Parts: sequence; structure tokens; C-alpha cells
Amino acid sequence: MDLDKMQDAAKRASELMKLLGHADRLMILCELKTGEQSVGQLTEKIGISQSLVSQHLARMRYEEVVVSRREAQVVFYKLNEGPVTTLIDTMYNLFCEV
Amino acid sequence: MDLDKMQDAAKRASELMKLLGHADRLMILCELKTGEQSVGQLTEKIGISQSLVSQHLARMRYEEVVVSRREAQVVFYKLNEGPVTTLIDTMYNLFCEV
DNA sequence: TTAACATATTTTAAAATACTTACATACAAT
DNA sequence: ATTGTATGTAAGTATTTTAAAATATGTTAA
Repeated sequence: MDLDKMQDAAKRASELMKLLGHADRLMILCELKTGEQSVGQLTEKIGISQSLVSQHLARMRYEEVVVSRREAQVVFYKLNEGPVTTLIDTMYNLFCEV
Repeated sequence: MDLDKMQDAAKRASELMKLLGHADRLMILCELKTGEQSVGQLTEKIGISQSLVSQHLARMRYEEVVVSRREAQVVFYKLNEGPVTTLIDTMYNLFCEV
């Protein structure tokens, strides 16, 4: 693998890492591991403002780490299958088990 | 697992993610996967200033992600076994293979 | 239509991080 | 001793990220 490809991969990987480099976002993702949840539920469980939860979700939606679905007033979020799910699982094993 | 422990784990995990959330640092770590290397070698291969390499290494040293050893003028760095090595491997599979 | 609720977006100030430059230290060789 | 080479550290500036507040949108129910 040559330097250019390497740097490209590093760039993409680091973007994802930045996304995971925030305790609240990790909390949200961990919650979503147990299945789909509404913004309200997440806000309640994690204990930060609705606005912040929404901002975090917007960013993760943009990076396609989560997907949303509306049902009447409430919006449900869930994990999008992909590299993130693998990483979340790895991290869960490293930091939440043992 | 209760909220407090969860948040504590999220905090620690996010610190590590922040560390990995930088393309140059990922490059350094990937290089070190192949074994011990000097600051000079890393600087050469990655193509950023020596000062920056040194600053990145200092931070990773502080977080015990790498360890160093001096031999005359040159300082060699290598990966420190731990959660990082697992993550690096996971990321390598996700972004550098395929 | 209006009120009430759930969520999203925008704006802004503060905090954190990164980059550059310059200088300092450590060791080797002359 | 002095010079050269490798690395580290510090200071200043630039850039990015975060958090909070205010406001907007979409939806239901009265």
C-alpha cells in the first residue's frame, strides 16, 4: 500500500474517530446498540439538552453512522450497519466489559 | 451497567478516540505496526515536520499508547500493548484492507 | 385556527486543538 | 571546546469543535 492510499485511508478513518471522540456521542451510540430510540428517550437517558442531542445526531446522520425515521411527532434513530458498528462493538468490549 | 459507570467508560474511550482522530497520528501508529522506528524515520515516511511528529509522539507517549527508548542521539518508538493495538488492528482491517 | 409538543437548525462565544517558528537539550565526532 | 545531528519543548497564532440560547419546523389535538 503506497503513501497516498495510506493517507487517504488515514483521513477517512480519522474522520470516523473524531466522530467517536466525544463522550456524549459514544453514549448515544451505546444506547442505540440496544435498538431504535427516540430523541426524547436519548435526551432523557443521557442527561444533556435536547438541542445538544439533536446536534450530535445531525452530525452522525450526516456521516451516515445513524439513520432516522419519523413517526408522528417523534423521530427514531438507529445505528446504520457499517464500519462504526464493528468499532462500537470493539470499544464496548474494551471499555465496558471486564 | 449504570449511567455513572457508563459515562466514565465513555469518557475514557472518547479520550482514546480523540487521540486516534488525527490522520497523522494514525499514520504514525500504522507505521509502528511494522515495528520500532526512530523519529527521523517516521518524519521521513509521513512527510510532516519533525516538530509535529515529535509533538504527536509526546502526546501518545503521555497517554501510554507508545513507548520510547533512546540509543545515542536517536529515539525509537514502538506501540505499547493495550486497547490501542486492538483498535488499530480493527481499523486497519476496516480501512486498509479490502 | 390555535395551542402544545417533539425535534431541528442557526448563531455565537468560549474552549480545545493544531500548526509554525524559534529555541533548547542531548549526544557524537572532530 | 566546538560543531553537527537528532529530538524535544514553548510561545504565538490559526483553526476547529463545543455548548448554549434563541428560533424554526413539523405534527397532533382541541
